[in-house]
Amino acid sequence: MRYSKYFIPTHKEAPSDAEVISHQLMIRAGMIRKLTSGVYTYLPLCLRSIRKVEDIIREEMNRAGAIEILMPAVQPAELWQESGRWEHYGRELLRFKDRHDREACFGPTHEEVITDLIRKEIHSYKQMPINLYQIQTKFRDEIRPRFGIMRGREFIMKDAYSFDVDEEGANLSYEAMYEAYTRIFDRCGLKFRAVEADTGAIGGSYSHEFMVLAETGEDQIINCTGCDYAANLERAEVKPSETLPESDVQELNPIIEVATPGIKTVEEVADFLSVLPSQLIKSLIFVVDGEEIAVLIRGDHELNEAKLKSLLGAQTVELAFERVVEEITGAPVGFAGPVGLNIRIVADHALKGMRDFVTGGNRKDLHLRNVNMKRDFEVDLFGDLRVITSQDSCPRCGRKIEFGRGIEVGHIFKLGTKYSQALKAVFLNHQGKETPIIMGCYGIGVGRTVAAAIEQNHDKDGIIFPIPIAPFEVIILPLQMHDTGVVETAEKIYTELLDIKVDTLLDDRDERAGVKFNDADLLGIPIRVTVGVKGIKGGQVEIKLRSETESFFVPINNAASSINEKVEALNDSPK
RNA sequence: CGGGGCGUGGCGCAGCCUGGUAGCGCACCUGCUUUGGGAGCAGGGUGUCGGAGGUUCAAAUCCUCUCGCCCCGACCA
Repeated sequence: MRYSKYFIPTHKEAPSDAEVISHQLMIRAGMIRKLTSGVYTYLPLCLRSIRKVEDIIREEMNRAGAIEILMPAVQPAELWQESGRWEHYGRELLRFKDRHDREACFGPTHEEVITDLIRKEIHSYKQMPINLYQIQTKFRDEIRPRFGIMRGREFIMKDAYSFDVDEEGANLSYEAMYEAYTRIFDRCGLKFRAVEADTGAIGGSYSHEFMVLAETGEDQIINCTGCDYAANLERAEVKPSETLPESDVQELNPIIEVATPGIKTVEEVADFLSVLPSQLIKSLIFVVDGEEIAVLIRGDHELNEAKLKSLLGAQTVELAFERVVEEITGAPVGFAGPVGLNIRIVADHALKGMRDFVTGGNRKDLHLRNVNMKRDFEVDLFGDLRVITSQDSCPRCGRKIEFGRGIEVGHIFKLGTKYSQALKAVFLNHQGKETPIIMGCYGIGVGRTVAAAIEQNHDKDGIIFPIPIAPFEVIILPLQMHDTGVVETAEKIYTELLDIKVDTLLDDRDERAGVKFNDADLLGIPIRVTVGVKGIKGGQVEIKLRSETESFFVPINNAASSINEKVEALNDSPK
C-alpha cells in the first residue's frame, strides 16, 4: 500500500476525552474515530489489524473443529422472553419495535438464536458434538462506555456455541476451546493468563476468562505463586481459616451497649472504641430476589456480591435502600447489627472463630460490644462471601498469591442445560430417550484484543504492534522524494516485498524525514526500512525494528530477503 | 440513575468572573526557501461560541431550559 493513496489521518495531539493510552494512540494513529458514545468507525489501519485477529481466530476455531456461520443481529423479543432474559438482561439490551409494533432487540449475544436454530435442526445424538461460531457486530448498551473500543457499546465479537450429548462431551468441547483460545492469544503475540471467572449475566456453571496482562486493565486478577491457580478477583475463592473451638461459651463476656453518636463507618467505630477493624462485624442489609437478608462480614473484609449471589442461587442481589434498612433495623444506616433481627442471616466463614465482637445496636448512635454468635443471634447460613486479600493464601495449595490487572479479551463458559431447557432444545439419545442438549459458549472481543495489544505494547512514541496483528509488517521510508535514486530504490524494495507477500506500506508522501519517522513510530509497524541518500551511496538501506533502539544496514540487492527473514523471525517468536 | 466537569474553526485551548469588533498553537491552502527525527518566512481560508428562550442599547460572557460529551459513583453503612 502507498501511504499517499491510503487513509491514515494521524494527529499530534489526542482528544482530551481519551483517558487510557490505547484509546489515545488509536485516535492519534488514525485507527478509530468516534461517532457517538461507545460507537466507533474503524479506519483502514484498525480494520487491517482486526482482520488479522479474525484470521487467526478463524484458523484456530476451524482447527478445533468449529464451523463458521453468521446469525442475524436483530432478534425477536419472543425468543428472549422464552429464555427469560427479556426480563433479566436489563437495560443493556437495546430494544426497539419494528413497523408492525413487534418488539425486537439488537443482539448483545446469541444463545437464544443459536439454541433456536439447534432445536429445529438437531434431533439425534448422531448429530453431535457440534460447535458453531460467528464473527459479528454486537450491541450492548453499557452503563458507561469508556476507553475507546475497549468498552464500546457496539463491538465486534467472535462467539461460539458447542452442543454435546453429555457432560463428558461438553467437557471435551470446553477443553478444545480452552486450547484454541490459548493458541489464538499466543499467536496474537499477547502476554495473557487464563483465570477462573464468575459467570455473570450469560449464566452457566463454570468459566475461564482470558486476560491480557496490563496495568490499566479493568479487572483485578490473582494468581498463585506456587501452583497454577489464577482467578478473577470477583471469583477467587477464600480458604476458610482455622476455626476456634466453641466449647468455652460460659466464659463469654456480657453485652455492653456503647453510645456512638454519629459514628458509623468501620474505621470510625474501631477508632472510637480503640479496637481493630477485624473485631467489628459489618451488617449489610440486602434484597435478594425480593427477600431482605442480613449479610455479616468481618469489619476489615470486603463483601463479594458475586459470591453472595451464587451462595444463595439468586437472580438479583441489591443493597437495600436506606428506607428499607431503617424499617428492618429500626435505626438509620450505620447502626445495623444482627442482634434481634428477624430476617435470614448469612455470614462469611471468617466469623466462625470470632468472639466478643462489636456490631451495630439497631438503634441510632448505638453499638454493642462483646456480641457472640449462638448466645446473641443465630446465623442461618455460612459461606465464602468475601473478597480475597493479600493476607490470604492460595485456596488450592496454600502458598502466597499475587495481585495483578488484566483486560478480558476472551471468556469461555460451560452453560449446561440452562438454555436448552428454557428453549426446549432436546435430542433422542442412544436409548431413544428425550434429553436436553449440553451447551457451552465461547466469546472473544476482537476489537478489544487489538486495543489490549496496544495497551500492552507501546512506548512514548506510539504503538509497538506484535507483528501477527500489525496492520502492516513493514514500512518503507524514502527520505528524499526528490532524489530519483532514493525513490527508485524504495520502489524496488516495495515491489519485491509485495511479490513475496510481505505486508508493506510505502510512505511515498513528500514529507520531511522527521514527519515520516514520527508517523512510523506512532503507527507501530514492526519493521522500518529507511531509504536515504546516505545509505544509497554505500549501496545500503537501514532496517530498524520498532521494538528495538538499534538499527542495522543491509545491501539493497538482498534487502527484500533480509527483511523477509526478519518478518518470519518476528512471526515465529511469540512473546 | 446520583455527583462533578466540559461544550468556542478539524485537534488542543484562551476569552466568560467584571457584557462592548471572537483569539492563540497545531492542522489546512498558495508561494519561496528548506529537507536523516513533527522546518522557516510571507500570504490565505476556516466559527450559526452545542441548541432554544430570556435579560440588555448590546450576550461566547448574565439567567432559565434543553441536548451532547467526559470523569467519579451507583456495594462495603
